[in-house]
Amino acid sequence: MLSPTGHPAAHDDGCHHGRSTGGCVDCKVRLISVCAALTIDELDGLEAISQVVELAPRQALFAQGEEAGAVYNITEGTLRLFRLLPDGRRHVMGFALIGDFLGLALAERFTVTAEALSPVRVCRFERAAFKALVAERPSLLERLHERAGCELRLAQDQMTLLSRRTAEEKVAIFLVGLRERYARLGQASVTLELPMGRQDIADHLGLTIETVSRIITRLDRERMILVVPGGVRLIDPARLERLAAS
Amino acid sequence: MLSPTGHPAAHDDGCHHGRSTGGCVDCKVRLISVCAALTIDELDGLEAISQVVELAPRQALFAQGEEAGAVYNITEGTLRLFRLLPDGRRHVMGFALIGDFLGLALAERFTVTAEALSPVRVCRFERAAFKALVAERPSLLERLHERAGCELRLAQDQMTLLSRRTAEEKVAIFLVGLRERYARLGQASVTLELPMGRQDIADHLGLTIETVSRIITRLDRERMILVVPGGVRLIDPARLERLAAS
DNA sequence: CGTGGGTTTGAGTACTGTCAAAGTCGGTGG
DNA sequence: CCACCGACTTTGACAGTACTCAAACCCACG
Repeated sequence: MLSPTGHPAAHDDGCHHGRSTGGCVDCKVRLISVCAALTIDELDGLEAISQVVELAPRQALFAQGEEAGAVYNITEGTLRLFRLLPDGRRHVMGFALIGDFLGLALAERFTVTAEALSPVRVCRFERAAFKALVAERPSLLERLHERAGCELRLAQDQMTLLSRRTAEEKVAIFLVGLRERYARLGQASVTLELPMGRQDIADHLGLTIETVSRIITRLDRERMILVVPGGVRLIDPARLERLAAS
Repeated sequence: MLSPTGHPAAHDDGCHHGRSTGGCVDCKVRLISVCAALTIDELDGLEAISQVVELAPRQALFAQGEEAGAVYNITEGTLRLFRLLPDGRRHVMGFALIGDFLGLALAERFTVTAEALSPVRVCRFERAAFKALVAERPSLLERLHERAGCELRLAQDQMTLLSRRTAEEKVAIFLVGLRERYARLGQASVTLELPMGRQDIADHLGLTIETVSRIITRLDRERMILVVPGGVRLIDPARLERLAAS
């Protein structure tokens, strides 16, 4: 899905006012995203400045340090958000799922790189236009701020996770947390898709890939999870949660 | 400075409109806090709903899980913000300095406990009244959101810090970071006050008190810092920064 | 001068990292 | 259809950093 320029492919969806399908109103993430703050009328304004962008796996949506020319709402797929440290180490700040909003802070520059892990589709909003829209719609800003509060909380939870927990606890918390996020999206299931690789998980939890692999193997041997292609099946969620809570 | 009830002492400062000193206009943190977003007139509205609260060291301003009845702006002193984990471990999320705003997210409940490390003075704003004020002043909400963006960034930096860095790097980053925060407040100095104890630093960095103590001793022996009562003197900031950057 | 909280130092242990090699899986091309 | 290749993952042996437990130390305070 690479565009000829090598940049993410952007499609102006064209039918802004004569739309029947594909518009914001029909958007499947509308009610779980910041857009839920808007009235049907306001969605028109949003749609007028939106573009659909598609990314193939491993393609970057934006990069750390780059000027933030736009904000994004994910409508399909999963991305990894990471920073590169001066010494070459990589820190995966988190994973962005369907419904997540990227660029909440409306800051000048991106502090992370966002890279697709699976085929991704996002709604792109040009930053200046989006800010203008926000300026005249306090309810949207409120909603953004509310979301930012959630983000902050997530970040703090992650800090707590990284601080003084054993490798086993970290992995358990990661799995349970991911399941909860999927559940909130209405995608509850015993089988947990893991679109990210072991190295991504390791860089997210502050562990090495070997340790992550060993722990996952151990959880499998102890019958808490079952490793399946592309993810894990949670065999004994209760025990996993007990591990995570300790 | 304990009130007879055992609760933080609150003084309605009384002279809302006939004020000459002590009002928001003269507030020494006005320009470094969210209040900088307000016009002189708007400060009147803010002042009308503000109370000064004073805390003695070790006294709590609010507690984790408690209903968030108010938001606060720190005008003096330092607090520690921490969470207690189910197993009794404590995670110090961070330290709030003069000018910091507590309750940015305007959430229903506090996610951390805030406890004074030194004599503290804060401006207390009843939450409902503050939200009402925010609702009619978009510039204030913008400012709050901007601050939230900073907070989020700080939290992410802390995540990066906690993830896969050696104990020595963690302590160096902590010291350098604290110095930068003081510097931004116009309190640059070679002597770094450390109102928090070793245990607080340990719980902040995800280390044990023994490790923190050993590292600080080592940095002292290697002539990067000099341990002094109540803090440290930075002897060789450049070398410390190199350690922190690695 | 004794007490208590906080800090420092010491000895031993264990968890997780490092280095190295083998294994798995999917895709490609002969 | 099968062999090969490469990326990723798993497993193993060993080492090192930070943790645990324990004791000494320091200083402010009564």
